[in-house]
Amino acid sequence: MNEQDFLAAYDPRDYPAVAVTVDVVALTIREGALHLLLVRRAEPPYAGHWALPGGFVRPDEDLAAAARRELAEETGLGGERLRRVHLEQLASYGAPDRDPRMRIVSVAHLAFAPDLPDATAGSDADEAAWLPVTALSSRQLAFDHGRIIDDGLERARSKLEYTPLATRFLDPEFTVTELREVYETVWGHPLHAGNFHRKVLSVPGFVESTGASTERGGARGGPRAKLYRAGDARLLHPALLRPAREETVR
Amino acid sequence: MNEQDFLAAYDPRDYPAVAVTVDVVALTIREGALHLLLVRRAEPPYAGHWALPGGFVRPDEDLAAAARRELAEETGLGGERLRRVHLEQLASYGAPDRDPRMRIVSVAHLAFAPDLPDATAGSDADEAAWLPVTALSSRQLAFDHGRIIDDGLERARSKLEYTPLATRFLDPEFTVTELREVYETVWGHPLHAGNFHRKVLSVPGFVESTGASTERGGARGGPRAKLYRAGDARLLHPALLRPAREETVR
DNA sequence: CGAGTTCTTCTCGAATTGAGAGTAATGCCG
DNA sequence: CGGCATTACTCTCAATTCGAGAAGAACTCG
Repeated sequence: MNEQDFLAAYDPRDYPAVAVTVDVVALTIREGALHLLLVRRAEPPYAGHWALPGGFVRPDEDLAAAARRELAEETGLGGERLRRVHLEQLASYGAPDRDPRMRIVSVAHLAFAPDLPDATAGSDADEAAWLPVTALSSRQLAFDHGRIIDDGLERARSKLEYTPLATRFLDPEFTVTELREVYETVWGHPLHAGNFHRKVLSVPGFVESTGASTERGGARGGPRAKLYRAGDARLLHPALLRPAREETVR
Repeated sequence: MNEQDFLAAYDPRDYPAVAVTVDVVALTIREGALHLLLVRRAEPPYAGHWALPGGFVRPDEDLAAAARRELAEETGLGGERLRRVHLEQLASYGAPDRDPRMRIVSVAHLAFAPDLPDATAGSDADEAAWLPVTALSSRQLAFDHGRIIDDGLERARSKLEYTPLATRFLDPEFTVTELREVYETVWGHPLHAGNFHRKVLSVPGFVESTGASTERGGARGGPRAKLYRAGDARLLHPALLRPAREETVR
């Protein structure tokens, strides 16, 4: 049976209820570590467990709008600050038993944000916090959110390779070193500073110079760094490839 | 308001009805051109327009299972042949007005298949056919399916770069030339045969030799080609990058 | 058999990458 | 204020990869 016949033959409200929610894997970098926005569940199931911020899609709301609204509610963000957060669809999760109460299909989204003020729980009584991703075991997470987070992290690592989205973790003006630290944090290993510098400046449209420099050198010395802002490229050509993990030798 | 509170406070059936469907962008290569599986709609809205095969997700069915079922219904495929078709989730589409009858969120999937027998319409009365992707204008397509197809094509082009999925367009044993023709068809431009050959054989786990060769040379001459099968790599390291489109010069 | 086609390998210069080192600007500490 | 550690940025050089062309061998067709 296909969609159109089905709709002709059935009143939709007779059909087994499916709910559609959005969940957001929101990433930021704090103190050199990748952090993730989570809310603590107050009610069963999974009371006391951490969960992704999310909720129902409203009747006249686009999926992306629902995700951005959920993000705004949990971060207390609005206006220009919220608009600068990168938000993209990640994937949908719809295993029949993923929520014990009813059939829920969740459209997960992925967000990249610069360092933000501490999270405040939404209008409800939940606790919300940015937690380091390394501090999470799947045991402590509600539903299939551990899996969603893993998928989000892998997507984030991959997106840094071929898009300029690393800049979304930073303020509008940033140094090449700050940009490199984003890559090192998300990819989880150090990069060669000189080669990274050469590469970033050689990829067309990745960054553009502001002409300005930082006011001070680093905390422990060193020259002032030049400031850049994000360029207008949507894709990096050629890409910044992460070093091959240990070859699956065959 | 978030998910858990909402569920505690509301009977799901009171909530505005949302239906979840799957749609499938199924691609194959016929006569050197990329083809797409479509069904012709018999009923309004969009009667007479072409649409992606798809339908409702059943109550106890996973999203991927629903997509594979829809693909099976429209292609008449089953068993081993069906299992060899690559199927992955593409994205979800849920604009409030994408279907004029009610709120429908569709989880689109992307399929790569070797050349298959002609499509047969499903149990319903629709016409189903493999059509060349170049023959489609958005005007002739139902709903937002033109957009979904565009996203699927771009995903397909991109997936050929860093995964070995091009082999899924071919039979289990294939020649390097056949593999190159897949790339040329999906990417839409010719590749240097010698360099492609060198590259494919140098990427670990992409293809492995069967030891055998084709029975005959090409139709117009040439030596017999060696036969390969897909290797066990899930990702290509290093990737096969498509030539940069005209540089967005700045 | 001859001509044309195609698979496969080779060559060579250009471009990119990885690794290390060098230079100059800066903050910190005595 | 001077010396030193630190850091931004540049440079060098060898290794690798890539693009383009060509050569050689194996084959089909007429």
